Amino acid sequence: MSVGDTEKTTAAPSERGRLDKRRAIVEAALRVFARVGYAQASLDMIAAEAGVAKPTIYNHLGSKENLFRHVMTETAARANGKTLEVLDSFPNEVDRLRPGLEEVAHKLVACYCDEQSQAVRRLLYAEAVRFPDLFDEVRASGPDQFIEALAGRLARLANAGHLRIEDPVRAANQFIALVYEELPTLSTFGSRPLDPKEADKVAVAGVDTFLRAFGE
Amino acid sequence: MSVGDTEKTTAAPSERGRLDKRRAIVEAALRVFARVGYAQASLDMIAAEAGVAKPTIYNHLGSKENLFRHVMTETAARANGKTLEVLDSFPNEVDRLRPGLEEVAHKLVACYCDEQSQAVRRLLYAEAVRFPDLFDEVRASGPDQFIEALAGRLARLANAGHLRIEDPVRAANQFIALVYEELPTLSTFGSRPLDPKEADKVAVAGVDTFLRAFGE
DNA sequence: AGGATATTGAACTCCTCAGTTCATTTCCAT
DNA sequence: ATGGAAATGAACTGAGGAGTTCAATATCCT
Repeated sequence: MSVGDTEKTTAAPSERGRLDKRRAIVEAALRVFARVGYAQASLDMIAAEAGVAKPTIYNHLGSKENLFRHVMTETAARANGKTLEVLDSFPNEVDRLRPGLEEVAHKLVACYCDEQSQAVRRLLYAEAVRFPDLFDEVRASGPDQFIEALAGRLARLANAGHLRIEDPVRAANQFIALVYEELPTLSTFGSRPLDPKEADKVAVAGVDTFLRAFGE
Repeated sequence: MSVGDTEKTTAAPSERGRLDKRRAIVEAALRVFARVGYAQASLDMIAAEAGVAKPTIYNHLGSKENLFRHVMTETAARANGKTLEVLDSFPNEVDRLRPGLEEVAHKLVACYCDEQSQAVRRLLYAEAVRFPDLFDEVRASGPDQFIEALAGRLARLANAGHLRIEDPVRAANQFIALVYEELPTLSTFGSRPLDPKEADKVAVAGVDTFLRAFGE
């Protein structure tokens, strides 16, 4: 949908909202949730961070659980959208294959390391026990779609004889596994800021290995 | 024959003695933490699950936080040890290279999918904000050591001319990235049981891609 | 058996926090 | 300026849970 525009996002039952308090609340909530986690975040904290009174939160978003759901789905949708957009620069020309893939890898790493993206991912994993449906929803609308789209791009290149790929979906998964490499599993998982320069080196090496396996 | 032959807990017989209560507590705590998460787990739950009175937990382990730390470090040490042992079956003979790597991959996937291993990993990520030191400790004693050991094995093979590897540590990271593939990042992260058969197929494909890139 | 030690259950204290209420104040449109 | 919707702050309720106390009881060792 529209990105970065003055919108209410969901069809709020009542347009009662002086200024964009609602947006301030959601943004502040994301920061607080990211900082201390769901259970440790109190509505007083969030109200203070948003510069808003506690009842205002309830006026707009009903409950802590509802607030969390909105924060997660809205932030995830934005992050997923940006990640999907990366594929717009996917290389179609064979002579630009390696630099093109490297550019894609670079952008993907940037999306991955984005502060909000990391925050929402960490919270999603952390609260997967409490909100399993949220996890599924975000995954279906994000990574699953992305893998499909990437597989399509790879298949086109393979079909044109530029890559040796039998199973495009598997190759797509392996591509992102190589590019992200140990970012998700072995890193501090967003609790510590990632060094984008280091991550970029890993990504370029991942593209190299991918091309060694599937290239030409 | 005391009154109330049907005791409260199903598994634990009324071993009123000071048997290995401590072990029972730690094991029960892992189950409860894994089931509902740290914040949602109450000491009453854990006491009931362990078939033990609440003060007994405090006698042995002091506080909820301390209990969690013990559960995590003990369980992680066990899981990490098993994972390291996998490298004992790492192939040295070149004629058994592919099946040897596949066997290693298979065992690694099995370690990864182990119930306790998944539980401790999920909890570690979930509570990384509250217990960052725990995260670092387990990582240093587990994955970091494992990558180093695997890199050494790969370097030996490369040195003998059986693999074309420039950076063994990077190759090691890419090996496990390919073998685990989307298990960690895109899966439900242990909130849902993983199908080992499906995971095995992914692992074999990962070995295949690894050998396409580095083989001969 | 008998003393030392561990365990138990139950009640209790103290604290945090979600969610609510309400009287008061601020903001905007007309 | 004024009426009305929205926002505020402060106080309150109620639930849930950590951690403690203690007298009664069970187990172990000798």
